[in-house]
Amino acid sequence: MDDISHIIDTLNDAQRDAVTTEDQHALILAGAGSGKTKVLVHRIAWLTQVMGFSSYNILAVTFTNKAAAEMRGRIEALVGNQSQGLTMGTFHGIAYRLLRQHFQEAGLPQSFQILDSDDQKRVIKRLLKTMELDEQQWPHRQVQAFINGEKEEGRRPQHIDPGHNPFVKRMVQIYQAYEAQCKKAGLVDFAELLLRAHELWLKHPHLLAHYQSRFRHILVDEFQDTNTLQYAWLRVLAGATGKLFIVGDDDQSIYGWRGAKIENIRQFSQDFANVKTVRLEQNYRSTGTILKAANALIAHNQERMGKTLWSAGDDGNPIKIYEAFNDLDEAQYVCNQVNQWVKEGGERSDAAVLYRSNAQSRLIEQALLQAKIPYRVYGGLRFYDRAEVKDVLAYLRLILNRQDDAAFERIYNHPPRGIGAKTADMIRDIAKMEGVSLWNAMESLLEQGLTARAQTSLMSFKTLIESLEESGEGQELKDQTMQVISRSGLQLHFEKDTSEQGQSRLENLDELINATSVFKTPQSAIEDSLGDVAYASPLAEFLAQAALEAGEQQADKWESCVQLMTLHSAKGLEFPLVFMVGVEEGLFPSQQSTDDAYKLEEERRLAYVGITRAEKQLMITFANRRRMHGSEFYPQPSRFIKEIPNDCVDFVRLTGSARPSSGGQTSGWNETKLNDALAQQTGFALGDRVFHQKFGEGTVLATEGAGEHARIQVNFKAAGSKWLVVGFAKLERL
DNA sequence: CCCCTAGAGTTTTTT
DNA sequence: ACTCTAGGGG
Repeated sequence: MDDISHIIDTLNDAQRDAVTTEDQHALILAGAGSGKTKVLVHRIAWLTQVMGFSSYNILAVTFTNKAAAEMRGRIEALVGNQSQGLTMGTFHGIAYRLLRQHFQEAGLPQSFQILDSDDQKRVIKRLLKTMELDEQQWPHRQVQAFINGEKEEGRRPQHIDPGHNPFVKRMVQIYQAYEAQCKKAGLVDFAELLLRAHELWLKHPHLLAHYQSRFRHILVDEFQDTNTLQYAWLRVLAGATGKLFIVGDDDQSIYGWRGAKIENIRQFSQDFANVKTVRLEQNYRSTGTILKAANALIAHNQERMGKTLWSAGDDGNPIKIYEAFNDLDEAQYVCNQVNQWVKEGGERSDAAVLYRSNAQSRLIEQALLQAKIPYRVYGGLRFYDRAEVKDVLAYLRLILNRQDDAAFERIYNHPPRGIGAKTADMIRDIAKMEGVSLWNAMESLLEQGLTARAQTSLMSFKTLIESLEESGEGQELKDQTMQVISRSGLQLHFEKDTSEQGQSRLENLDELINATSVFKTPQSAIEDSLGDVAYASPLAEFLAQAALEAGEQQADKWESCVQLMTLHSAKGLEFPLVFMVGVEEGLFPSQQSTDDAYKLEEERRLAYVGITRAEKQLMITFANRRRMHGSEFYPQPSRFIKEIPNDCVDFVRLTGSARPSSGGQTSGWNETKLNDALAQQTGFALGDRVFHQKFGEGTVLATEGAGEHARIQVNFKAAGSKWLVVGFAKLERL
C-alpha cells in the first residue's frame, strides 16, 4: 500500500474519523469553518488511494458550480490525475448529463434545451395571456412558484388533488398547460431536470440498477440545502447498497424559502440504518469571542441537532456594536472603520459588509464612494442573464430548434424588423388553433399571404434564421455566434445606442464571442456503456452550459476593494473584518419572518452564518432611524443583538466607547448598558417616555451630543417625530 | 417604433 | 424613495 500519510496526517481526530469511516453511511455535521471541504476531498482520496475504489465508482454532488470547481481543484491537488473519471457536479448538472445520455428513456427530444428562470417567467406570462387569465388575479410570480414548488415535491399535475379549492384547481390547469407547452417546444426548466432524472430512476429499473452498481459511493455537500426531490433522487440512487456520505450543517440552512428542507438532514439517520454521525466542531477560522457569540445566538433555536464550535486560538477583540443615529450615520461608520483598519495595516479587501436586503447596499455604496473607498458589490445580474446575451442565445436556440417558442417570442422582432403586434397575434392564434409551434404557424401564415409589408418582414426573419443555420453548419461556434450578432442586426441595434449602457452591451457581446471561442464540449461527465450518444452538438452543449452556469456570481475578490454582499451570498466565504449592518427588528429578522417561529429560526441561522464569516473582527451596526420605501422607520435593535453575551461585545457611539466599566452579567438585555451610557450624556435614554407642553406624549428615539446642548429625537403620538434641544424643551419624564 | 409615464412592487438566490 | 416594466400616445 502506498504511503497514506498525506491523506490523514493533516486531519484532526473528528475529521479523520469521518474520512476513514467504514460504516455504510455517514452524516458529517460540519460547523462553520471546521474543514468541511477538506473532509470531502480527503474522503475521496481515502476511497481511491487506500480503499482501492475506482474514481469511476464515486459520485460527488454539490449545489453550486463554484463549490464543484473548488472541490475538483483540491482533489487534483491532493491525488493528481487519479481523480479522473470521478463524477462530480451540481444536482442540476448531473441531472442534465443523465437526461442527455438517456433522452429517449426520459421522453425528451434529443435537442432539448434548458429553460432558465427568466425564460420560464416569460413562458408563463405568455401562457396566462393565451388562457385569458387576469394577471392581477393570477400573478405570474405566484404561478411560477406554484409550478416549481410542486415539481420540487415530485408532483405532476395529475398527482395534485385540488379538492374543492378553486384556486388550486386553476393553478393545476395552468401547470398542465405549461407542461404541454414545454413539451412541445422541447424545453426543460430547472425543476424539471431534477424531476425527470428522478422519474428516470423509477421508470427504468435497468438504468437505475446500472447506476446503482456504478456509484458505490455518493458524497453530498451542503446537504441541509437539499429539497424533497433531490433527497428522493439520492435515496433511490443509493438503494440498498450505495454508501452515502452526507456533509452539512443544520445551523446554516438558510434556503428554506426556496424549497430546501432542513428536515432532510434530521431525517437522514432515521431513513437509513448504519449511519455514523460525526460532528466537526473545531473551528479554524474565527476568534474565540466570535465563536462564543455565534454559539450563544444559535442556542436560541429549538430545532437543532446540536453542535458547539470551539477554537484552539485566542479570544481576540470584542465584537463592536455601533448604534447609529440613522442609516447615513451607519454607512459613515463603516467607512471610518474601514479606513481605520487600513491605517492599522489591514487590507481593504479583508473587509466585507453584509446586509439582509440588497436595497441596503445603496447608502453604503454612496458613503464609500464619497469617502473614496473602492468597493465591489456581489450579486446582481450575471453574465448569461444579461438581456443582450440572452438575445443572442435565443437566436442560437431557434437555429438549433425551430420549435423553441420561448426563443421565438424573444427575437422575432428584436431588433425591430417590422413584425408588429398584429402579425404576431395572428401567428399565436394559428399556433394555438392548430397546436403547432410559433415557427410552424409563421410558415403557414406566410403561405396564406399577408399585406405586402408584413409578408416581407416575416419572410426576411424566416430566411435569416434558415440561412444562419445553413451557414453555421460545419462552422466554429465562435464564427457562428459572430454571424448571428452581425446578421441579426443586434450589432447595429446596440451600436445606435451611444449611451454608456449601449457601450457595455457591445462589450458583453464581445465577451460572449470570447466565451464561445474558448468553449470546449465537456468531457462526458457520465461515461456510460448504456447510451450511444453522450452529448449533443457543440452548440447545444454551449447553450445548456450557459443556462446551468449563468456565469460566476462570486468571482475572485477584486483587489483592494471592500466586499459588499447579502448575508445569503456570504455563505461559504470568510473575511478578517466583517460588518453586519442594519441589524434591526423588521429588517433582520425581516418583518415577514417575525410572526412565524419557523421562519424566525431561519433568520437566526442567517445571523449565525453572518457572525461566523468573521475571522478577526466583527462589527454589528443598527440605526435608530432609517428611510425605507420612502418613509421613515424607527426600528428597535434586533433581538439577535440581545442574544449575544454581554462580555463578547463593546458598545460604541460616535462620541466614543460607551462601555460600562463593570462586566458580570452574561445574559439579559444590553440596552441597559447602552442606555446608562446615553443617559449620562443627555439625561434621557432611548425608549424613555416623555411629555412635552405642546407636542404631548412621546418616546425618545435618538440622542445626540451631551449636556445642555444635547439634542434628542422624540416620536410624539400626535405630532410625529421632532428633534429637541434638551436645555430648552422642558421635557417631563413619564 | 420609440419614448414616456403611470403603476406596481420592494427578503433572501441557484440551477 | 426608487426602480422596473407594461402599455399608451406621439
